[in-house]
Amino acid sequence: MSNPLTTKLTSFSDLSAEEAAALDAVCNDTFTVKGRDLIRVGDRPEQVFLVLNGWACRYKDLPDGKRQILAHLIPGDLCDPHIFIFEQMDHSIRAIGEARVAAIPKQVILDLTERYPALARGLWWSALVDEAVSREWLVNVAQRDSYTRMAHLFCEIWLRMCQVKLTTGGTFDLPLTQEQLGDTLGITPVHVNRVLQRLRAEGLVTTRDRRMTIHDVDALKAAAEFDPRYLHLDARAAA
Amino acid sequence: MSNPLTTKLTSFSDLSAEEAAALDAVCNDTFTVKGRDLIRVGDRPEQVFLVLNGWACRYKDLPDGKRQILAHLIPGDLCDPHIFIFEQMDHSIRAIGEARVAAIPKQVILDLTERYPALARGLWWSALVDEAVSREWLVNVAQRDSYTRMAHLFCEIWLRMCQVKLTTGGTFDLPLTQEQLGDTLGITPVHVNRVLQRLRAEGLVTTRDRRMTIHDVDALKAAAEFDPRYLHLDARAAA
DNA sequence: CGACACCCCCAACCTTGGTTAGGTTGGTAC
DNA sequence: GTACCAACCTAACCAAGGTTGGGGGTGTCG
Repeated sequence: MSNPLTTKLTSFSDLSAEEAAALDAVCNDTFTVKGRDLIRVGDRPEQVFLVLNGWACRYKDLPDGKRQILAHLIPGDLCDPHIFIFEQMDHSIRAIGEARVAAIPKQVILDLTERYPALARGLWWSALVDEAVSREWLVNVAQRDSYTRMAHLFCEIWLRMCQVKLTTGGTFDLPLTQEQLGDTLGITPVHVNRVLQRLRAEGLVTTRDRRMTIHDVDALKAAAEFDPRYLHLDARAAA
Repeated sequence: MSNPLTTKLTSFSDLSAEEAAALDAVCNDTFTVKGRDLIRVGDRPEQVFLVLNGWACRYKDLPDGKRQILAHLIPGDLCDPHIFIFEQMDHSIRAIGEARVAAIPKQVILDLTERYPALARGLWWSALVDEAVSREWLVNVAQRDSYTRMAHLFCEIWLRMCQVKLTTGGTFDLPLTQEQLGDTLGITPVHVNRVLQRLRAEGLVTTRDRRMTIHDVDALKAAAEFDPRYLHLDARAAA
């Protein structure tokens, strides 16, 4: 089984066989979770989690019961190597549906990045992309209406899934419920349903069995006012 | 003139006289800007800017003319030391009103952090807090109504200004126009005005001459459902 | 087998905040 | 002084999205 993190980093720069092997070796301690918290607010984790299969998300709960999803973690995503400085987490991380996850001790990450500068650089790049995505989410929620907003999210997920080679045709896993979509976009589940109906009626997407198909990526991008530069996918080309 | 970055880092951990001096020495190349871009989308900056006086902001412009402010940079804030990996900026940074800024070459930062691990750690912490703030902004915009949202922003600014010792009584500089407040919170200037009227009518804040006074911090926090943990101000206490 | 959960779907109504179109004030340039 | 501009303020109207309260299908556990 190939490591999705290796796949992702390769889209940034080539890895030597040794580096790829080192990344694989690090994932020997894996386990499966289903819709449970991996890390909770207030924890001080001593390890880093890498998503191998399925999805997870960062989220915050509010006192009145509302919830905001801060990021989706798809295969190849690391929940982050830099947390060690804080006394405690200010948000939680939980699996969405069933997910296979590797737990990597803090020290292993430190050794790895010290020994392989190319890996260190790749992880840096990946962390910076995560930040850029988070900035774009703020723009998305603050400035775009719910239709454009949802289309934008789907474009982003599409490209990120492409990056780890988890699309076939226009189809990919999308294990989110409509409620979780709402918690991502800052709208109610009822309204998620309305908007999804419209995207389907316009022939842009279909959903079925927790999988989504995008029928015309360019049309969806146009509906989303989508500009992919923030994903910094072109690192290779430009370098 | 004392360096606001030193003040900020001291709230995280003590700095030796030598470290503080090294930080000061780095700020010899300073200049003043007024409402102009420091960094534009597409740039690849070779230096880092440190705000000494006044404010700046990160922002993104949208094709339809909308603008979203992604972060406020107040004195002591660095616009970030990690940008070197990307080919180009995905957002812009501009001064708000008149600001005094130091330009620090990439290499100087690298030398500094290599030589003084305590500084490296402090800058790390500061960058992580910036990320945490950005996450909270997402929650704020996505989940809270405009009244709570604005109150929340003011609480945050208040605490951050306290951290760099730029408050006197309940008063501090707030050089934002109502339009810029709107671009921060994702609401129109008209609605900013409405909400501000209400906050004033309730005796929570007053504004005058680009300065804001908070009359009852606890009451404002209550109105904002404000939980300061995400600012990680307690690093010293807990460590 | 029924009971229960969970998720998707739908319609009627209401509220928050957007839109449009002004008016006022204070600073600065001529 | 007057002209101009930026920022602030206000009111009337409107629309996107929230709220409430449903209905229906499917999987699973006792």
